[in-house]
Amino acid sequence: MIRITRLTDYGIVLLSRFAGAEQGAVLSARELSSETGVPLPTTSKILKTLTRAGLLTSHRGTQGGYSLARPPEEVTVSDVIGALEGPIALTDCSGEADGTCDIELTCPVRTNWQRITDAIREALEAIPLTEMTVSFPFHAGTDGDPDPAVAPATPGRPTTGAALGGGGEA
Amino acid sequence: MIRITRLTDYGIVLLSRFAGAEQGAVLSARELSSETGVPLPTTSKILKTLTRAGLLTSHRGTQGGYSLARPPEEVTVSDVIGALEGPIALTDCSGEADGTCDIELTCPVRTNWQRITDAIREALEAIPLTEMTVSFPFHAGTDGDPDPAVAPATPGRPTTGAALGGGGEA
DNA sequence: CCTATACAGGACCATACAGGTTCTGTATTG
DNA sequence: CAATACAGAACCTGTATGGTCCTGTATAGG
Repeated sequence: MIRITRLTDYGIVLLSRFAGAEQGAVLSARELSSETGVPLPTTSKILKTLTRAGLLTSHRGTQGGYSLARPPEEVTVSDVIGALEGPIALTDCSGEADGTCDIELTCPVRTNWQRITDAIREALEAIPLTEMTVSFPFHAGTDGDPDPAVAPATPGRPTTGAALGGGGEA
Repeated sequence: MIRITRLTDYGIVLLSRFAGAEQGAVLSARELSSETGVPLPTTSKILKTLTRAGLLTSHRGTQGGYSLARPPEEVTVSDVIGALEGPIALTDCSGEADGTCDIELTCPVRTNWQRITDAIREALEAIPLTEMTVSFPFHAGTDGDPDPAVAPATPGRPTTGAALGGGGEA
């Protein structure tokens, strides 16, 4: 339902941990797992994938672990999604693959999906990791108040919302 | 991978058929199926769901079929997605459901996902059915040229792209 | 030199869900 | 009364996400 996979979600959480630590810090899979609550094997899998994608650098041996390959400001949400689940495409036909869709020839809405997809892609590319790290105070989770933590938050950087919403707020 | 389901894709194609026909036209599942290439049972299933969601009105008996419940300008892409696959939510925690995510309490990026999701939601709400109907000329599909039909299109209404991209284009 | 640590890279399994079909029922037209 | 067409539910199946495990290999430290 227009959703990212949980692996990606976890991936961003893990990476934001690096963004929160000091520049160049080396964190092991074990540490990250216990700190975030993500199961160790899964954590390991995600970190390995991110390393292969060039977002992290690995260090073997005792005292080994992972460190960011680039400064956190240069890693975007789009990068993480791309690394963990391939290129962003809302529909089969909005990616680079042609001919995947049966009705491609008679489809009147194809081009529009591509435009929408491109727009979302660009928007996600505009959100760096540092932007996701901003910790708002949030309620205890007993689903008491739906909004309070969401809407009024926006301390000083509405960048994230602005990138997508534009003047919208419709 | 941030994608909508094929059912939703088909749903929009089917609905755009109504938008193309004259106001209040009654089209049967059989007609729509043969015109769009979407298998009949699937077409039927989608139309039934859309009817239940209040987007279409059904007419039984001989000469029966479906007609739009609202003028096409008032039906948005977001409506269709909502009808066919529930509320838009990139992550478990960006919807209304709380407690679905194991690491919710320690998750530093939750609020941000909600902002991003809201933004995408609003963007999709801004795209009416009539906007998707605009038929661009497109190539024959033998995956010869990847772009030509895509980029230069944009005849006179960049509304779709503008709604999301804002001033970005980053 | 030897051992423990920690990443590398697979293979592997299980559950869930999307995609699609079929069947029975009901209403409307002629 | 018969044919058409929607209503709705049950059902099947292929795929892929989410997650585990196992075998290597490199590094640090005793």
